[in-house]
Amino acid sequence: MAVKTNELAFIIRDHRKKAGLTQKALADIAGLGKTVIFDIEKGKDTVQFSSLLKVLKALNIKLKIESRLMEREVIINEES
Amino acid sequence: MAVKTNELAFIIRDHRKKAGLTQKALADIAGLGKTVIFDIEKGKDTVQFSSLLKVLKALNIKLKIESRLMEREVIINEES
DNA sequence: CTATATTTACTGTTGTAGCAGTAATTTCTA
DNA sequence: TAGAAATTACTGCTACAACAGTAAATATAG
Repeated sequence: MAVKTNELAFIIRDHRKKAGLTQKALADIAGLGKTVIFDIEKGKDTVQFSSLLKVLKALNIKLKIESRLMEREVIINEES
Repeated sequence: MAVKTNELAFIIRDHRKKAGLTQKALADIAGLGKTVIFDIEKGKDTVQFSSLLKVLKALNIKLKIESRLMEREVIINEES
């Protein structure tokens, strides 16, 4: 089951709300079906990584990775 | 196509190498098929988010998100 | 309170991710 | 350099993510 996707789900929903978007509107912007937005906000972690990236991009949320082996954290979904 | 998955792919490969793991070994640890590791390292962004999370966890790589709407960045794949 | 918009939920269909198996190629090492 | 190990590549097959459509439930607004 989800690792901690619930929190990500909540954040995405929160960002969408604050952007004044409906699930359908966000889906359209991200170029996805409404079901995917619904699933993501429900915490489903079996969505495709690319779908998640599209949503994060549409909401201007940065995705970064960090580890002890790297000096600095790296942004995955660089701004377009 | 990929957003900037190439960099993520490289980092994952680098971490795997430094951990002294073969693709198959990492796949086993993550509970995935070898093909997925290969695909991820090839920069394929159509892998499932859950698969990516498993790999990141196996390599101790933290995934975080950040946005202007949040005070602090949030770690998605909290340590088990 | 009522009408409207939004979200949740459920469908069947379609495309494809994930898989093991295998083979070819490349890299490592002795 | 030769042999072994690892990686890349390709194959069907199977399971299920993604989808639109629809309907029900919930929330919002007038």
